[in-house]
Amino acid sequence: MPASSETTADWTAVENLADRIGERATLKGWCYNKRGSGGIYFLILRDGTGRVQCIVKEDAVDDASWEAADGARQEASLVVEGTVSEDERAPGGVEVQTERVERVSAVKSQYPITPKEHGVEFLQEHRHLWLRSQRQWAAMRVRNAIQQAIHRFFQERGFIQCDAPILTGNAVEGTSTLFELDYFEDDTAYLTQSGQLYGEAMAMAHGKIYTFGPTFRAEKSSTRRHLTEFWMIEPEMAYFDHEMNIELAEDFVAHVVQTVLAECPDELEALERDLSALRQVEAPFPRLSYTEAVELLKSEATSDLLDARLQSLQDEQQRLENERAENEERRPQAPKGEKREIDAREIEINGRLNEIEKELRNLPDWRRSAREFEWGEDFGGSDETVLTWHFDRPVVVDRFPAEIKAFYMKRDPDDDRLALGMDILAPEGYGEIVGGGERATDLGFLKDQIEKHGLPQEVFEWYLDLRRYGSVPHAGFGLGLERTVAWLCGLDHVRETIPFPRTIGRLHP
RNA sequence: UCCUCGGUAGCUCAGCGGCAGAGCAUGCGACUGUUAAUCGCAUUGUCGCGGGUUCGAAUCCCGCCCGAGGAGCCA
Repeated sequence: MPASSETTADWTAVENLADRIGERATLKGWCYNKRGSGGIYFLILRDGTGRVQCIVKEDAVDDASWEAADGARQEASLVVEGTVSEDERAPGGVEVQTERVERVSAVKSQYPITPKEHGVEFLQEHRHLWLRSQRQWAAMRVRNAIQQAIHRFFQERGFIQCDAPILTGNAVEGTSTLFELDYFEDDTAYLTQSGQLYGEAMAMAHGKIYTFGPTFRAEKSSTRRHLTEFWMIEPEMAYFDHEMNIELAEDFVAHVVQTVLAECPDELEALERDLSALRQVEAPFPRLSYTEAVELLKSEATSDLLDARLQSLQDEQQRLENERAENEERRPQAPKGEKREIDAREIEINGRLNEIEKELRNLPDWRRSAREFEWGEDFGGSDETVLTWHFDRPVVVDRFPAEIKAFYMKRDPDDDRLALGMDILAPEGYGEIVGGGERATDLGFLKDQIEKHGLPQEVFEWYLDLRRYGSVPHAGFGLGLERTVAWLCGLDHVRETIPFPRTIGRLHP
């Protein structure tokens, strides 16, 4: 992100230090880590905008400052005053020659999250503290940049932000995945699973709108792609057809990616994101019809791709096992420091081997799912992943069988079995990030569909009114924020893309 | 709901029928430029819970609880 304005006149943000070489500065933050050697301490201070190394020398500060530095444990809150200097030896090239250290508050007991590895369960239980860690910090900053890019993209194109209600009486896709509330006397209320229907109403009022709000799904899904509470952006445009909708979605996704690349280089580096994959994300994207996608999935090319994947996983497995055996032999004679490195490496190797084993177990199922796929089914998670392996950027898949899509989808005029829906699949296995399409406008057709889907027509009367009073062609789509953040950050689980994730088994913290 | 893997020190893990272990963290000591600093010494346990097999169970068997990610469903 670009340097923020000075937060106040009283102190300086770490992210602005590079512009203040040679000047005195006061920093307010927390002790991230500390190294020492005799009469010198290296305090790594973080303040929410970045991290900087502060050099505290015993003979350069007063006794109280030395004591504060000496007693500072991880996450102690500190105010540091000193002169900003450039130094090759400092991480980031800038450091502070400290003249005064003031302890704001001590750490009462040992801070639970060390700079070492931790397990998922432990980190989830300490999410309120985990957020302070470097990678989590970076991911939240990318999330913020994405949110800003989304607003700018739509605002610059004349869209109005119009938010849909969170409490709704409309069950759009059946009630099984909805959270129910019994507060309203005559009716069951639900937490929304999509703002889409309301978006259509608001598009008829403003032309082009987008909603940006939380969404709730009571699915029993416990995977790296699922949250029970997540955020969705849903633009809806009057007088847009299927083709215009796809083009907008492509431009939109490309814009978000390019904006993050331009604005978050430091964050992406902290996340060790491979940027080359993101740089290629420019519109237009490869396009496949559902029928073509099914053919590709069952093709020889997919089978070869899976073979190659299997081979490379097995090779990696062999390499790691060899390395582990070598280390084990070396360990007894190794000096202590090296021993520690070997132990750390072993944990790394075991973790990776675990992942490889998991994927090797899954691959046969994935292969079967791809080979035995029948036209008319919906793609599973693995099918989407396998499809995206064929391309180096997001893929658009459109014209799905109407039966697997929602009741409000317009039919393909060229083939009545198909709906004018489209999905955009993110590369690298991040799954469906966009889903949308052109909406049906024919009143009779919609009434028919509502009945066929077993939905109660009374609660959709207001929606049908949109077709009774000046109905026009219109289209829209939804983008899942967390999956987009996960993709751009290269995170392997959506739970790290939102400050306090709500998953199937987790309500706290 | 089903399938697979896991639960051992504050944390990350090894041990997989025979004395409960390592690294980190923590405490004390050494070191004036460290980069997850290093070096020396020290402290640390309901081996998830319940039952069974056995001379002997962290280890084998059965049941349960909790976690992970895959199927289904979905953004």
